[in-house]
Amino acid sequence: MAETLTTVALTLKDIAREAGVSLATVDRVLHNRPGVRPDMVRRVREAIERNSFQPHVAAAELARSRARRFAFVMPSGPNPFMQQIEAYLGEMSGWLSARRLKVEMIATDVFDASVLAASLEALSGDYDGVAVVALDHPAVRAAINDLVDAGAKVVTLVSDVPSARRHHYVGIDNIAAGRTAGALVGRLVGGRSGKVAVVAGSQGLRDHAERIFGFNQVMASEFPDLSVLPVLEGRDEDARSEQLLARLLGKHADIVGLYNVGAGTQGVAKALSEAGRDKVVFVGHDVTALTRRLLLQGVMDAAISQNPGHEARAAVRVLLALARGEPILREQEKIRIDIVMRDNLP
Amino acid sequence: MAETLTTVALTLKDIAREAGVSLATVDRVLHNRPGVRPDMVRRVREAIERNSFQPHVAAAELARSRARRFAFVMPSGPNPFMQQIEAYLGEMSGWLSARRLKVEMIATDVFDASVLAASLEALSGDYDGVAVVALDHPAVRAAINDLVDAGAKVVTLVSDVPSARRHHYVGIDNIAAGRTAGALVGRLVGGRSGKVAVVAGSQGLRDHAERIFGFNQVMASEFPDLSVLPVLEGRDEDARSEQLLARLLGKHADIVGLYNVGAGTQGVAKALSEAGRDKVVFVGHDVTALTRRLLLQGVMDAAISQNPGHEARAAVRVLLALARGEPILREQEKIRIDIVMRDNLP
DNA sequence: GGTGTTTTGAGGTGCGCAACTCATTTTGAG
DNA sequence: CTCAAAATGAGTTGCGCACCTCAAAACACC
Repeated sequence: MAETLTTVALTLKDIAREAGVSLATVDRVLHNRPGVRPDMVRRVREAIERNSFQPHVAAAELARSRARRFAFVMPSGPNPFMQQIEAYLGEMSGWLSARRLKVEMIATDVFDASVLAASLEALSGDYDGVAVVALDHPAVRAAINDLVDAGAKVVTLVSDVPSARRHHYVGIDNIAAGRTAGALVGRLVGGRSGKVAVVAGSQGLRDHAERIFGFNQVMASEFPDLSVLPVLEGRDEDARSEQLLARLLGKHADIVGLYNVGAGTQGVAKALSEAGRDKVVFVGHDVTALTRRLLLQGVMDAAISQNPGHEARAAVRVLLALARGEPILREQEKIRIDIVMRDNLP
Repeated sequence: MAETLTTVALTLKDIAREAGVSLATVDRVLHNRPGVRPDMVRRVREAIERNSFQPHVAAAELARSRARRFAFVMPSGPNPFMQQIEAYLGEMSGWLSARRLKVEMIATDVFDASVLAASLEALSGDYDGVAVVALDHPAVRAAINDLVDAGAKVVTLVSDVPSARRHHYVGIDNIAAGRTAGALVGRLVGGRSGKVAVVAGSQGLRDHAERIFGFNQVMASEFPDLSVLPVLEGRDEDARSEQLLARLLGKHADIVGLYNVGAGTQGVAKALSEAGRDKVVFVGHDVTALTRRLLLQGVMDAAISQNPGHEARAAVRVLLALARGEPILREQEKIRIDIVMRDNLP
C-alpha cells in the first residue's frame, strides 16, 4: 500500500570505502582535480555509479562559500516580454538569496551580432552561468563557445543558437508554435474561405521565420480554402505594422484571418478596427497587458504564449543544476506552447 | 547596465547582534520554541524583517539530519491521470533524495468520505507533509484539520476542500476550465446552430460540477445558437458513457458539439464513430495516451489539460517550502489551464 | 526578604562536503 | 638500485544552522 520512492543516503565516506580509496582521492575525482591515475578514477566512478550516489546538495552548497554569479543578457529597449522576464527574476529574489545566487541583468543590443558577441566575451571568467537571448550568427556562436570553454554554463533563452555548444535551450519550438497558430486561425475561421494575412517583425529573425514556416505548413495541408498572403514585415513597430496592414486590408476585401507573428500588436489591432474588420480571426503571440485587453474585448481570438515566468525560473534552475552537476528535470524545464483565449487567461 | 537582484548574505549571528539577544534566543524564536517573552520575540522578528534575513537553505537542510516524509494520498484503481502523477514523482527520485525527502504513495478510496478520512487520520504524526486528492465532505474536512493541528503541512491536489484549513491547493480553477471548454466548443463549431451534448462522471463530484457550471455559463451568454442538452452521467466508465451517448445521438440528429467533462473517453469516442458522427466538435480533458491518439486522428478537437507533471512537482515543492518556512512562489506553483490541440501536443 | 519559576545566555556538537596541507607510498626513468 | 616525480592517504578547517545542555539572570509571588 505505501510504497517508498527513495532510498537511503550514502556519503562520500561510503564511496571511499566501497572503492577502497581515501576520501581525498574521491574528492579529487569528483572535482576533476589532477593527480589521479586513470584506473583509480575508474574505480571511484564505478563505485559512485554502482550505488547511484548523489552528493548531498545542501552540504556541497554549504561547503562552497563562494556565491554563484549568473548573468542574464537581454535586449535593451522597451520589450514587454523581456520586462516580464526581468520582473519574475525580481520576484525570485528571496529564493535566490537563500541559495546564495547572484543574478545580474545585462542589457545589450542583441540584434547586432558583433555588439552581442562583444558583450558575451566580456563576461568570460566572471560568471558561473550565462543566459542569453541569442541571435543566430557565427560571431555569437563563437562567443558562446568561448564562454563554455572558459567553464561557464550557458543557456540560450527564447531564441536558440543550435550550432553553438550551449548547454541548454530554454524556449519553445517555434515551428510548432506557428503550426498551432495556423490550426487556430483555420479552425476559428470556421469553414469560410478567403485570404489570411501574416504580419511579422522580420523574416530574418530565426524565431519569426520558423513560426511562419510552421504556419504555412498547416495552412497548406489542412485549410486549402484559405490562401495565405505574402508576409508583411512590420519590424515589430506599431506604426509600420498598422500602415502595411491597412493597405493590405484595403486591397483584399476577403481577408478572414490574421496571424501576427511578433510584436507591433497595437498597430495591427488599430488597422483592423479602423477598417471595420472586427470579424477577422486574429491570432497573435504572448500575453501582455495589451493582448490581455484585446482578448477580453474579443478583438484578438487567441494568443500563443510562452510563459515568461516559467522561462525565467527555468533558466535559473537549469543554470543552477548545471553548475551543481545535478541532473536537469527535462520535463519540468520544457517550455510549453500555451494557447490562451479569453477564458483561460492566466 | 549590470544590475544586481540580490543582496549580501547575513547569518543568524548578525540577527542576534542586531536584536541585542543571544543566538539561542533567535533560534527559539525562529523555531517557535517556548520560553521567550513576547517583546523579545518582537525584537527578533523585527530584526529579521528589517534585514530581510533569509536563513541559508543549505545550512538549515544539512543541520536537520532527520529526513522529511511526505505522503501522497491518491485514488486506488486504474486512473491514467493519477498514474501519470505517480510516474512523475518517480522521475524526481534523484531530486528528492538529494534533498533527503521521502515521498510515499498511499492508495485509498478517495470517493468514500469515511474511508478517506480514516486514511488521513492514520497518517497523523508520521509525516511532515501530506498531499491529498480530496473529496469535499465534512468528515474529510475534519481529518484534514486534524492533520494540520498535528503539525503536518497539507495541500489538496487536483480537487480542493476550500473549507478545510489546508495550506495550499494545487490544481486548476475548474469553473474557468469549463468556461474554456465552452468557448472552444462554441468557436470550433463555427457559427452553425444545433445541440451540444455533455458527458460527465457525476455531478456530485465538485470538479465536474464546477466545470459544467462554467461551461453552461459561456454557452448561455455567448453562443445562443447552441442549446446544451441535459448532462449524461457516465460515472467515468467507458461502457456506460458509450451507451448513454449512443442513445442521445440517435435521438438528436442536430448535435454539433460534445463536451466530455471527465474520463470514459474511450466510450465517448466509440459512440461518436459508430454513429458516424465524426464531424461533431469534441472537447475533453487531460492528455493521456488515448486522448493524444484521438487528437492526432482528429477525433478530438481539443483537450483541456492540467499538466500532471507540474502538479506533482508543484505539490512537492509547496510542501517543502511550507516545511522549511520558505515563501511559496505563487506564480510558479499555479496550475494553468492548458488548451491542447494537435499541433501543440506536449 | 526568600522561594520557585521563567527567561536568557553561553557554549558545544554534528550534519556532509569542499578545499586545503603535509607526510607517506608508489611509480617510472635512468 | 637510486632518486625524483607522481600518486595517494590522513587529517584539518569551516560553511550556517538545528538542537541540545547547563548555568546565570530576571522575574513573580508570598
